[in-house]
Amino acid sequence: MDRCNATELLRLKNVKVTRSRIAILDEIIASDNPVNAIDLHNGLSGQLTVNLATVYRMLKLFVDVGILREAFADNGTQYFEMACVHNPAHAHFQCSKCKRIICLSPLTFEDTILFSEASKIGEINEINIKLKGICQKCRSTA
Amino acid sequence: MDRCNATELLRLKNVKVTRSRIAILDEIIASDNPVNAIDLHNGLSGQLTVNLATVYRMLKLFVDVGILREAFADNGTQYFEMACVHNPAHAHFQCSKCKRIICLSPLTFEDTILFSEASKIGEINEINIKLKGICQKCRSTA
DNA sequence: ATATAATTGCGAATAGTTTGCAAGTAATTC
DNA sequence: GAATTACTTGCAAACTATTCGCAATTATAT
Ligand SMILES: [Mn+2]
Ligand SMILES: [Mn+2]
Ligand SMILES: [Zn+2]
Ligand SMILES: [Zn+2]
Repeated sequence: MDRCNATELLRLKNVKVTRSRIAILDEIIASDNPVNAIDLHNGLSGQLTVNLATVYRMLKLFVDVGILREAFADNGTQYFEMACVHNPAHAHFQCSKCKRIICLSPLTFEDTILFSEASKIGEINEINIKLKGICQKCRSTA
Repeated sequence: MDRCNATELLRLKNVKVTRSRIAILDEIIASDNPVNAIDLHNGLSGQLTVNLATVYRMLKLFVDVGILREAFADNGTQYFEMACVHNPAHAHFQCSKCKRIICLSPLTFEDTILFSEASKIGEINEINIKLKGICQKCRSTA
C-alpha cells in the first residue's frame, strides 16, 4: 500500500513545512483508520510534543488545502483521513457494540447512481457515508 | 404528506406520555427537516417550556425506542428526524455556503447495492449518507 | 544574517451534551 | 377519586470537543 510523503505533500500544498506538522501528518499517513485530534495528540512518539489546540488548527488547515477529508463524526468527535490518490472516497462501517471502524472499498461508478438526484440539487464535492451495525466478531461473541 | 400522532406513537413505544414529550415530539413531526436539541428548545410555542437537558434526554430516549434516527452531524451538532413509516431512510444534501439541508428521496433497492460489501462485514441497521456541495441558489448568486 | 509573515503554546472561552439530585407528575391500584 | 409508585423534569454543575487571543517562536525569503 503506497503512501504519501508528509514533507512533499505540505510543500505541494503551499503550506509551511514545520516539525510539528510533519509529525502529525506522519501519524495520519501511517494510520489505516480515520483519526481524531486527541488520538493524534496522544499518539506523538518520542520527544516532540504538539499542543492540542495546534493539532486542531492543523486538522482544519489540512482539510482546507485538501490534504485531509472529514471521514465521519462519532458522538461529537470528528474523524479525519487522507484525501490523497492513495485513499479514494469510500464508506465507513462502525460496529455499535465494539465501536470499531472499518473502511470499505472505494466507491465505484455504479455507486454514484445514488447521487444522481443530489447532483440535480447542486454540485457535490463531499460524500459522507457511514453504516452502523454489528460486526461479525461481536455477533459471534453474542 | 401523512404524519404520525405524537401521543399514539409514545404509547405504542411504551414510554410515558407527558405534556413535554408531546410538545417536543410534535415539533419534530411537524418539521420537514432534521432538527437539533437547541432549535427544539427554542421552538416551543406558547406557554409550555421544556428544559434543554430534558430535550436532550428525550432525543436519546426517542432514538433508543426507535421513534427517531440520527440524521447527521454538523459541526458537532446532532440532527434528528422521524424514523417512522412516513419517512423512509434517505440521504441528505448540505450546501456548504448557505448551510441549508435538503432531504433526498428515499433510498431505492438499487442504492443498496452500495451496501453489499458492508453486509459481509456485519449486519447493517443504520445508514447515514451526507452529501455536501453548493446548492443551485448559491451557485447562481455567485 | 535579517526581516517578515506564519506558526505555536498557553490559558481561557465556547458550544454541545450529560449528570446528580430533589421536586413534580403519569400511570396503577385500591 | 385519592394514595402509591416509578418515572420524568428542572436546575445547576460537570464534561467533552473545539476555538480563540495573544505573546513568543520559527520557517522562509531577501
Ligand atoms: Mn476510511
Ligand atoms: Mn431527512
Ligand atoms: Zn464489533
Ligand atoms: Zn446554498
